[in-house]
Formats: sequence, C-alpha cells, structure tokens
Amino acid sequence: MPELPEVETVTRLIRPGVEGRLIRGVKVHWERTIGGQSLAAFEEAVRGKRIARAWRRAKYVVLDLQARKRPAGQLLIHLRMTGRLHVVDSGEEIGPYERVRLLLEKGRALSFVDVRKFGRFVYLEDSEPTFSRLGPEPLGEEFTREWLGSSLRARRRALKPLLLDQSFLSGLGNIYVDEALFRARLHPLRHANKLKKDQSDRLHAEIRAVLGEAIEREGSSFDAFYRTPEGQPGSYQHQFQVYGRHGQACHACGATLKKITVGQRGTHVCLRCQRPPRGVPQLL
DNA sequence: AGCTACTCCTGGTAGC
DNA sequence: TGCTACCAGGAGTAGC
Repeated sequence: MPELPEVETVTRLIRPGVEGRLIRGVKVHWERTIGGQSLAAFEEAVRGKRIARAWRRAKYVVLDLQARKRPAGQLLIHLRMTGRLHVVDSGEEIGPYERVRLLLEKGRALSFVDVRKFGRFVYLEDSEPTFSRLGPEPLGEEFTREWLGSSLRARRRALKPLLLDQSFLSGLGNIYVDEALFRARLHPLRHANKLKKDQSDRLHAEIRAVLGEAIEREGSSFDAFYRTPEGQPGSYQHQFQVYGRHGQACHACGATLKKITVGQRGTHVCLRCQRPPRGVPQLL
C-alpha cells in the first residue's frame, strides 16, 4: 500500500522519463480514475501540455504542467491501495489493469496500473487549496519535535487514527504508523495529549527514521502483485518489526506480537513493549 | 472534535 | 477440487 516512501520511490523512478516531455494524448480505460471533472474536460486540460517537473507532496505524485513555457496547472496522482506508475513504450500492452495512459513524446507513455481502481488522477489549475488541507511533511523542516509535541498536546485522539489523519501529518499510512509506534514504544490507543515530552520526542525521531530507512530501501512490496514490470520491488518489508508479524516473536522482547483493530484498521503491536493505556484491557 | 459505519474495488485466502 | 465469505485498506462522506 503506497505510503510516503513508496510514492517517493515511484516519483524518482518515473522522473527521468516524464520531465520535459509533452503529453500528446490521454487514454482512459476506467473513467472513474479521473476525479473532479469530466473525462472530456480532463483530456482537454492535459493534452498538449508539457510536464515541467515531477515531485511528491504527501502521498501524491505531482506533475507540474506547462503550456507555452508558462505554468498551466498540475496533475495530482494518488495511488491509493494498488496504483502503480511506469514509463513504458507507447505500443507496449500492459494488461487488463491499466486504467490511464498518458502518451508522451518519443514513443513513450506513462502507464497507470491499478487493480482495485481506488487510485485517482486529478487535474487542478491550482493545487494550493488541496495541499493547504494537508499536515506537514514528516521529513520536512516544519516537522520538528516542538511542533509534534505541541500539536499532540492539542489533540485528544488516540495516536494511531491521529497519525493516519492526513490533515494532521501527511504521508503516513497503516504500515509506517504501526512501525513508528512500535519503535517509539507507544501503544496505538494512547491519547495524544497524554504523552510526556520524551515520548513525543521519541515518536518524532522514529517517524523520521522509519520513513528515511524505507526510502533508502525503495519502499516496501509484498508480492509480485505490487512490483513494477521493471522489477523494482523495494525491500523494506524485510525490516518490518510488527506489520504482518502477528503470531511471531517481538524482535525486542520475544513476546508474541498481536493484531488488534484500531479505528477499523488492522493494527500490529507488541503489548509488552507498547503498554496499553489505562482502561484498555490487555486482552488477546 | 472525534467516533463509527459505509463506500469504493478485486485478488487472495481461510474455511468448509 | 470447488465453492463462498471475508479480508486488505486510503480517503471521503454521513450521522451521531
């Protein structure tokens, strides 16, 4: 499930193939992948423009578009659960799960493959309103220990749903939240405003560490399903301490890891390393 | 503010 | 072997 490290990796991979290229045409195989406007309006907005830059904000791949050398809107791509992007030859057949294809110059194309159809392409004249609703980048300058400490004190929510909330902090998803909370030795149901300073400092450090390490390893991928045709699997899944490891021994203390549900999300914890807050039965 | 429930999707798999 | 039922989950929305 693409989170910040996977989106960062994908962005880096496609960048050399798309930056500077003209979008000659658009093929949409699943119309609902296009969000916010009609298919016709989307095609009209995108065709004939040049991709000036490919970058990442939160879990969006952002393509800055130009027309006649001037900024001309942005294409935001969200991979959601199973979306993947690759640069391919324009004649290359990708199979039944390709949802969108941008035809580029020089016989190349940007192909969007998405089994579960949750991914979205949105063209925006101005992305500022969208991005201003997002919390800070966890690897950016704004995300300091002081910011996290004071922001947590202002919220009463449980840590996990708060960290998954993109308007609080952007880029984290289910996997890296579980990993960061484990590494910070904080139970997912701990209330944000109850953390002591050393705990919120630890959480800050571990969020950064886990994301940085995952980017170094080009993200996580589980099975062939999530890999790109170019064979870019990512290898961070081998570093998981808790995610998907329920029933196995905690690497830190040896206790059996558990899987619980927090906010309708599968949640992986070591109940010995991550002490539940008062009132939460230490069951299962 | 913040909770739950529901929606969108389909491949994989647990259970029988 | 083959069937069904359920699971995974990012984000948006509705209702309380």
